[in-house]
Amino acid sequence: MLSLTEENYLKAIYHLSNDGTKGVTTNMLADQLSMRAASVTDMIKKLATKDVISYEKYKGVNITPAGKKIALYIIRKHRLWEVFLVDKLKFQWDEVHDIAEQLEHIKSELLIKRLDEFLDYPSVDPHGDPIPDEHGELAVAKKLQIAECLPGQLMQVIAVDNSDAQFLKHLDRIGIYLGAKVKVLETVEFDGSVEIEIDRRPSVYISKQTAENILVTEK
Amino acid sequence: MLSLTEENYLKAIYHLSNDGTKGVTTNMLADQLSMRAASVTDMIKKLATKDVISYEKYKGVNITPAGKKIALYIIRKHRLWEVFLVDKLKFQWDEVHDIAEQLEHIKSELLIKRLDEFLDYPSVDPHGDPIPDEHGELAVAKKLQIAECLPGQLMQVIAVDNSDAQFLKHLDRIGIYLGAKVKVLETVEFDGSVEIEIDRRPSVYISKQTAENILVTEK
DNA sequence: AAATTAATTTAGATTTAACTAAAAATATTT
DNA sequence: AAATATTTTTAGTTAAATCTAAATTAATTT
Repeated sequence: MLSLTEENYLKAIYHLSNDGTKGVTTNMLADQLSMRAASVTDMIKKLATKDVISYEKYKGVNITPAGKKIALYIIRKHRLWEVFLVDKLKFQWDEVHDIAEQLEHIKSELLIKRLDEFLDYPSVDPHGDPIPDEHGELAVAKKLQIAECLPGQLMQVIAVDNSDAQFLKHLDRIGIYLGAKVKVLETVEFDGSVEIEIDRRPSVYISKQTAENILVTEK
Repeated sequence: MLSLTEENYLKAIYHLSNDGTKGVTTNMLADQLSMRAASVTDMIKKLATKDVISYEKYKGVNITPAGKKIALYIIRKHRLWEVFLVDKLKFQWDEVHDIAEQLEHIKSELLIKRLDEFLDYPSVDPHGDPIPDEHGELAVAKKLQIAECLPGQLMQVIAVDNSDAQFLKHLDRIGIYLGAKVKVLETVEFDGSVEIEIDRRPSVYISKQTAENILVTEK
């Protein structure tokens, strides 16, 4: 059983690992947790003895499968509580983080099972981030091109399939960025262009070619 | 701002104070908290410097008005969470204590405001204990004689109005004690006697005189 | 490749909240 | 009221989680 502090370190390690980095450094963690490097060194030694991370002096840490499972359960709890706060208690999505940071450490498996049921098994939190399931599995978001979406669907931009500077500049101009919420309004039969609404602003048309190069996932 | 540990001490002091004791002793607290007396001495010194209790060596402690307000707010949070767990998450009333012990320490005034609203401003928790209001006021339970109750009401014994040994012995024999749950079934017109059910056991009749001397409150 | 800079670890200190053992104060019994 | 027992406090330790300062290792520059 991990202490609250250990849980927070593990969560930070998980998040940093997922940002592409393999081998999370002491300084990255110190930074993320607003703590001194020396304190981090102490704690990662402790976490390593608990087999939730692997650690080699001066080489940074990597999360183990056991550690990942624990981290994902904490994230599951965090995101379920965020859904509760927004859906049931009428908080704004940007007000809930600090409260969920506290609630995620409450210990009771039954509580989380019942909360999940009460919220009708949500698959994403209010920020659009996926909620790991009971077994610590993250549903892999199905990637779709905007061109493939059905009218009416609310999607979130997760990637682009083209790194051409002209293309990226175009996206920027129409207001599309990673994480933007896009509602598909209509597909034009004639030329395959698509009418979309970005972040609830007035709708715009994008060409078929553009719509094929923006990857989204169900929100 | 009190630490989680300090909050737990303060709550224990509040509860012990309310059991009639004025001057909560070190050993009572050690007992209640499953802690050694020496540890308690350390902590009460600390709480005294924070002006939430008053303390004189070897004389025990008393809660201050400031301390009482904080204790009541913790109790408010505890009881609101219990209502949430039972009413919304379908827990049994006897399963919720440990979880509420954790939830009561979550820090966010807005959260508790919203939770209160979501639960439709309950006045008692699932054990029938009153929930302090935002200002730390406990609704004073209205005392009634059993003789005055309407049939169907579920009440809880809070006092007796007679300290005659014979009377108390009679109460003991029929199974009435402070805290007992009493359901009033019927009042007999003829002689004013009352049929009641005590703690869900088979019903008994008590005389008008007995019914006038047992004070209960709405459960 | 030597020198310099940056990152990391070690060593030792601090704070919080616990503990044990011994001393001191208070309460109870004879 | 002395003796005994109980309660409470003091003194000194321990463990967790932090810190600073110094030492060590790794990375970068010249």
